[in-house]
Amino acid sequence: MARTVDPARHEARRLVIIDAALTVFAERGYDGTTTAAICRQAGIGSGTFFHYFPTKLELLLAILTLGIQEVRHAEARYADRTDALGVVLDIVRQGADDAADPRMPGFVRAVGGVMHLPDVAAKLDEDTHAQQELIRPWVERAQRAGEIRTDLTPDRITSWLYLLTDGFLGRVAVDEGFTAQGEKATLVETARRFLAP
Amino acid sequence: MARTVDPARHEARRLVIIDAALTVFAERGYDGTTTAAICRQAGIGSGTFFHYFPTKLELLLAILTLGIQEVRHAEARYADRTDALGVVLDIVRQGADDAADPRMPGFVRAVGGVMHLPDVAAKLDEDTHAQQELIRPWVERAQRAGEIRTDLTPDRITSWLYLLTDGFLGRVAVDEGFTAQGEKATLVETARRFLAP
DNA sequence: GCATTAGTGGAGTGTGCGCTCTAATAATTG
DNA sequence: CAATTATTAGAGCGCACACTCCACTAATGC
Repeated sequence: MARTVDPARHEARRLVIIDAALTVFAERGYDGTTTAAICRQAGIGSGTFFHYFPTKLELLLAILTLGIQEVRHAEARYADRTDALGVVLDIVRQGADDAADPRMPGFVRAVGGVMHLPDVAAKLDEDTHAQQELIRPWVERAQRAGEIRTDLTPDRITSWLYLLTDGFLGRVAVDEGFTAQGEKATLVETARRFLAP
Repeated sequence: MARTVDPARHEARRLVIIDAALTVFAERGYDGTTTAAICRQAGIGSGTFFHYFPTKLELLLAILTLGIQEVRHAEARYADRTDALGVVLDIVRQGADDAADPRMPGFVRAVGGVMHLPDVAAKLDEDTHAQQELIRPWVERAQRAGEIRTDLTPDRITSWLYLLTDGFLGRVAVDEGFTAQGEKATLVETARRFLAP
């Protein structure tokens, strides 16, 4: 009997579909995207599509899951740092870099548009949590070191930093003259002003 | 022959439908909202619905148009002020107040989810324009008065102020512990820090 | 009163799309 | 080679839902 031919090939195919979906979702929104369009973009038939993902929604969730994993991997990147404020600002900088992928803003809007689906809401919650776990310890450390203001709790500061990066993302999505690379420096400077004691 | 019975009644009915739609859109997203659900919420039949609005999309656009008109009316409110920075911060404050309507964040996400429709994109452009025309003159005045920083152009400062209010709105939508009223003061304070020379 | 038309409801229709089903092919094992 | 199963494509099904249609009522003008 023949079993899984090549797990790597399977995974690669999965990623091709995910990448295609990311593109189309960003362009047309979630409901505006037909599974047929994803198949066309990925160069596959609908049979193949549903062989890899049971539903269109599961595909969206798979994309979100991938994002969460990326955030979790990022933790290791800062493990040996000692300059807490520097790490916080680097994470903010990373947010600006993420916004540079031209598909990102559209995709974020697309996800927002179906946030009322419980599964999507849950995944986004998980994402928020992962991001908070990434940044909060560094905020606390920076506070103890006296590098940043202490009149707000670490949780609120974290929320406000996400407010900045999320707003940044949204602005890039909407505003012609507002580019991720061009405004990155201002983002970091604004975060610095916000954090100042 | 009998002509329009009561224009006011007609307009009122229209507003009832608009209000119902705002509620349902915010809860379920645009595509997740059926015209039947709007009718149920508004207490009307589908015949009545399509008597007032030719399509579901036109209804959404009507809501956006209403918002634009509100922004335009706001201009008069500040006409006789002389403290430019104060006006700018008041406009920011107004943004926080708008976010206090519990339906607002959901509605904004819903609109974002269908931003790929050309008509929606056009209306949002118009909205952005209206808001810029509201705030930009005051930013310029504040710069000339030396009340705020001058290292960024008025356009960029305006964009960044919207980044703050939009991000604020998004945060209220997502974050349990982040309430419009509770964080309003921090929003104004953050705007002040951003604007400081 | 009659004529006319705005306003209203709801049954029904047509379409678009997510997903299923079938059938064929490729890959693997023994 | 045969046997088995993963993989692929695409035709088509069923359903949900935006919108149409028709019948009726209410209001107004004459």
